[in-house]
Amino acid sequence: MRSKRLYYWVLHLKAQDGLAVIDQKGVVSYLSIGRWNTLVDLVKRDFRTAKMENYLLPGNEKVTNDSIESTKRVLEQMLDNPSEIDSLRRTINYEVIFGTELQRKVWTYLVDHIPVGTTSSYSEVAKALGVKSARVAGNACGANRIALIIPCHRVLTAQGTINGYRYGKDEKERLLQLEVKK
DNA sequence: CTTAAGTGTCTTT
DNA sequence: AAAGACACTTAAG
Repeated sequence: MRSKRLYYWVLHLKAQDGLAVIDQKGVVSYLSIGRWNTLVDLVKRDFRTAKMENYLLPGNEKVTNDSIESTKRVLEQMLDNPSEIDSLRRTINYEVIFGTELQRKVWTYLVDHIPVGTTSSYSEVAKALGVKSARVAGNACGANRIALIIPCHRVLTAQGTINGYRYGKDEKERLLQLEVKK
C-alpha cells in the first residue's frame, strides 16, 4: 500500500500561530495552536510516535494548490475568530487519522454535542457515552490532535474549572471567553 | 484549602 | 508483562 503524502503549514496570525497538516485535496488531519517555533517540533513528535503506517511524516515542501490554499484560509479564520469555529468547520473537510476506537468515539461526541458557546464536563461526556470514568474521557480529550475543529477545549472539570489543555490553560480560557462572548 | 483513594486507558520500558 | 502517566471525581480533614 502506498503511503499518503501530507504537508504541514504554519499559519501566522496576530493572536497566535497554528500548524496544520493538510493533504493534496485540502483535507485537514492535524491542527495545533501556539507559537510556531514549538509547533514544528510538536507535529514531528506527534506523527513519529503515532502508529500511522499509511501516512508519511508531513513535509513542508512548497507544493500547493487551490484546495490547500482554500483550506488554509478557513483555518486562519478559525484562529482569528473562534466563535465561528462550528460554521467554518462545515466548509472544509477533515479526517481523523489519529487515535484508538475509544478516543475517536469521544471526539465524535464532542463535535456532535458540544456546540460553540457551550461547555461540558469530563464526567458528563463519560456518562453520555457509557465510558468507564471521567478520567478516561479526559485522557481521550487530551489525545485529540485536531485542535478547534474537534472542540476538546469545551470540556471542563465537573466544577466548571479548567484542569488542563494541550496548548496551555491560558489558551483554553481565552478560547472559551471568545466563544461564549460571541 | 489539601490529601488520598479509586479509576481505565494508553505509553513506555 | 509491568510500571508509570494522566486534561477526573469524591470524600474527608
